[in-house]
Amino acid sequence: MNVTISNTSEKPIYQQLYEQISAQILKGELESGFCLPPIRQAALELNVSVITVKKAWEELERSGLINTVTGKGCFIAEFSQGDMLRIRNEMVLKQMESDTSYYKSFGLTLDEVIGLLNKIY
Amino acid sequence: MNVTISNTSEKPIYQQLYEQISAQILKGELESGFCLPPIRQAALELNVSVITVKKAWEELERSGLINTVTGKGCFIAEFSQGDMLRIRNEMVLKQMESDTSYYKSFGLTLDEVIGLLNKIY
DNA sequence: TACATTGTGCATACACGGGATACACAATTT
DNA sequence: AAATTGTGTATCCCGTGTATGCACAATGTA
Repeated sequence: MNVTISNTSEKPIYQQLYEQISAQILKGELESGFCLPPIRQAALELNVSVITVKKAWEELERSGLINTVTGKGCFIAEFSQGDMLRIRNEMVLKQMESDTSYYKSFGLTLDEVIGLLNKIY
Repeated sequence: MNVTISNTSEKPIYQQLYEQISAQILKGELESGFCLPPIRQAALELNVSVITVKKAWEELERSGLINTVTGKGCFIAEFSQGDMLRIRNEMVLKQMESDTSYYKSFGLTLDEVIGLLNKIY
């Protein structure tokens, strides 16, 4: 499992976990059918509580990205390449709409936003 | 005072207030030296508590956007046009850096981000 | 001075993130 | 079958931060 969590971040730990794992799934870095590490082991690796990992896994389940089977583990769901792209764009767009409303509130034009993006991306 | 607050938003009310007022100041919609409404009146208008308004005003004070005088009121600070532009870009850039790290985690390229922006902005 | 208006400080109620512990279910071993 | 091990689940608790109401201090005005 390749995840980095920040205790100083303003985002809750379970959300950091959810975002990073879902990104890895949708980038194809985690194969369909692959089993995520048991929540105890993940919790130990990351130095967080079992509950925190469980919460992140629950979010993944709710988004349809994994299938949880009690007593066996949590498995990456089956996706076509197209599905992954579609879901990825949905998730990014949802976030982007919220982001842009903030930029708009400061009166920034599309060109200004793109200009700033070119500097920092 | 022209502010809209959402009780269903994930952002705290005082932050919504802070963001909207600071945006208005930096767009030049609120003149330097102008006095913000008293916190009680603002609280009444927005149907929130006095404390909540005070917190937002405190953030504005901390950012140097207003000057608070006990017993008198809160006054928009003096800015040059250049100052306003500089502060505005600082605030937007800070937010944008956080936003883009999310896009990057999904493996999006700059071109892809700009493409999506063109659709929704 | 007396009073109204302004911002400020303190104590409380509530929601949420995070953790420790005990429990329930499934697979494996005996 | 029964015991053991590994898995996810549920309950309870605590700390932090949001939001509130009420009482206090500072300022301005009649």
